[in-house]
Amino acid sequence: MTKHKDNKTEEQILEAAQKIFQAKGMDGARMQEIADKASINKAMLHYYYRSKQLLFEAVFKKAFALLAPQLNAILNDDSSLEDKIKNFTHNYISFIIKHPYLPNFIIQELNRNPKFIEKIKNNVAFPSIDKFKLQVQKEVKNGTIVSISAEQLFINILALNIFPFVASPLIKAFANVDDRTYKTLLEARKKEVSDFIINAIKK
Amino acid sequence: MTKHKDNKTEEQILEAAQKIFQAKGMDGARMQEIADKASINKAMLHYYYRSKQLLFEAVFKKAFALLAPQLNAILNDDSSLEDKIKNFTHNYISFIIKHPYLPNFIIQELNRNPKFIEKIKNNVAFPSIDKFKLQVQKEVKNGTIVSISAEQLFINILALNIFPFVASPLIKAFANVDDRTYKTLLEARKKEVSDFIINAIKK
DNA sequence: ACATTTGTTAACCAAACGGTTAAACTAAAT
DNA sequence: ATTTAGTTTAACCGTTTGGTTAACAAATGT
Repeated sequence: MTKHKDNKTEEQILEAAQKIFQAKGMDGARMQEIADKASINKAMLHYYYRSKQLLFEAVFKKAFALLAPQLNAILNDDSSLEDKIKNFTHNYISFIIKHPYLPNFIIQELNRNPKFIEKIKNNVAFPSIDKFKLQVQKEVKNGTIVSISAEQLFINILALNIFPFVASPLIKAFANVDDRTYKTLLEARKKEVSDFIINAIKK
Repeated sequence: MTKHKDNKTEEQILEAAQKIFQAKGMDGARMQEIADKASINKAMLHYYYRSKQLLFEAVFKKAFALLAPQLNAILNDDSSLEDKIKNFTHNYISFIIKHPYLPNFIIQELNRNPKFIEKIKNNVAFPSIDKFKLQVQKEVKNGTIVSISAEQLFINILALNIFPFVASPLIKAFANVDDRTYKTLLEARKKEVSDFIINAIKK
């Protein structure tokens, strides 16, 4: 990607930056802390990524490129709506359990700078809702599901899948569950959520 | 609350701090910026609130105290489950449309410092899930709703109501809707969400 | 009227910050 | 062996940051 021949250090930096940025956000992260975590001199961060902003953007793009294809599964897959919902919720929740910081990081930083999404659109494969829309409209017309707009259904699917990871401290406090119990709850959601959605839209 | 007699300045500071903290978070906010927005000298911030941390905590507690009673409506109200869900989604979405920064701010900062919730529990009236749990269990036993745990239902209700406000930049991008259309979608959710939930749990 | 407390200001401070520099090191190319 | 280009380091720099200070103004109490 750049003029550099040996990208070992470059990758070390990106990995460390990922951890720090995802834990503390752009504003809370410190270049020195990233350098420490990568076990290299702070000047190297600037040597490879020029500025904090550019390093951050590299991390963000990588994270987004990991998340976007997941959403593509619900928007552009060829299977039936019911199968889609089942597969998506199961796969997505499994995926996020492995990357629990990801959705919160992306949502947080997009809220901090909403214009940032434009920059991403040009760099990362960006799914469109069009195909999903046709599918939902068809099923509504056929009478196999209740009347609902594709956008609302899409929001509901995302909400039920993502929110428990984004708001975990809040939910833990209100639902009065400890970390271990919460993990069990999340595991159960792989099935619970698809049942819930399918029940909600089935006639 | 404190030794200060004239609380006009104190309130001006809190209002300004609220706006800045909710827009930029603890790490992104600058004391000088808060002072500017409050049209007062920066030293006054420290005179009234001693430190950035304490000013932030005052803002956070105030925000949390605004949100908590809303959740209390679903956890401790006496009405039937169906009425509760209808009323809550309608009232909650109306409430958040007026305070769109609130849920994101609270979720954000709780993720930044999860231990913070303990401090809050001692200061703000904190609803418990117990009553709601009994109600759900009873309705499951009676066969009026499908088998679902109170915790999962609670998470689902929160997710469907709150997520669209927290993740709006992400949803707008993927669902390909502009700001005005999104507002319309949110308005429609006052009814859409309760229909969706009730459909999902009805037998 | 005067003294004391409370409120406000501009100037200041040390620490932390992102970023730069210049010199040293490494290793392949000539 | 010497040049050359890429890599790494410690020391440094200007700015910004949260926070302090000391002098001053406005109330308040006696």
